[in-house]
Amino acid sequence: MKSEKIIFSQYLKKNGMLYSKQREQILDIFLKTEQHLTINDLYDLVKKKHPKIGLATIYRTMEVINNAGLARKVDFGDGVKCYEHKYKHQHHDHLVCLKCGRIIEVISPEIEKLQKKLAKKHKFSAVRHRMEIFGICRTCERK
Amino acid sequence: MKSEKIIFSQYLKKNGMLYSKQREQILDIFLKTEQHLTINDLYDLVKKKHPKIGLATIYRTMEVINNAGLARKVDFGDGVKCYEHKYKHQHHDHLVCLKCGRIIEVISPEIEKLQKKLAKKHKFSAVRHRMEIFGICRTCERK
DNA sequence: AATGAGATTGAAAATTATAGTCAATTATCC
DNA sequence: GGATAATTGACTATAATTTTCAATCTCATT
Repeated sequence: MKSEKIIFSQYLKKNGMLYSKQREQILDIFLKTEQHLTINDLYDLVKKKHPKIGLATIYRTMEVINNAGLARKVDFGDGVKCYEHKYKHQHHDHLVCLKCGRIIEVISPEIEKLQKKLAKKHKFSAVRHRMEIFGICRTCERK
Repeated sequence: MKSEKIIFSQYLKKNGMLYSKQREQILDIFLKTEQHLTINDLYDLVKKKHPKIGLATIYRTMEVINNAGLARKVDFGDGVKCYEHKYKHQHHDHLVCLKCGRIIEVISPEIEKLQKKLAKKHKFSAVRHRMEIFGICRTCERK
């Protein structure tokens, strides 16, 4: 399986884009942080190591990383947009705690199967889907 | 089953709010338009009949209608926020066409059941959920 | 390794969606 | 009908994101 950097550089080349220092630095930090990150989270992390990188570059680069298939933009309905890892990460859905904000990643092959069936029934050719369950997580429930 | 207007006026009274002319006019137009409406869609519709109503009032009133349980705010991931009807409307999920933007409302009791099971497995007490399948609708597929 | 065409960057300005302020107006209770 | 408090519309403010643009960088070609 190709490394993320190879994927990234191939994507850039294919689209006539350059492999800049900043793009590599941002990708590195995104890859090593296994969390749901907002643009500002990333900006803070990146600034620590590379203080000269501007916020606009983070926006632009995450868009590129997203298009290259290495990240996925998610929004849990409160308007807060995050990026999560995509490449080498199985598709998953989310349980979102309304109290503490914790996000639990879950997989249900049975649900996937039913989703495919549902799309078929409507002669709808599905590309991707998203599912979130909002509620109170185990930890918060006990309090 | 109570009418939407009764629900609305009871909600207002209970919360020490007034039943203003503008609130009623906006509710009327929202109720008679069975579509996913953005704030601006609504603003345009409302302005035709009541040109003096301001945009801020639409924002404020839709928030109230939402809190009263008559509307639900939805966002299909592209950052465009809409309101859809909620009261007297069964819970449903969405098929979203990436080409023409059409939204098909669907219901799958089997999926609902599995979602409940999934939450239970994680000792997560579910409050609500959302599911969307993105793809190409039947009409666009044929083109 | 130098060159040049075109892409990228950072900083600032522009844009967009939404929320807050406030004086004038309005709905409701008495 | 009059007092009181909520609401409105116009405007300003804020926040998130995008665009602009001159200076700088990347990379294929020499």
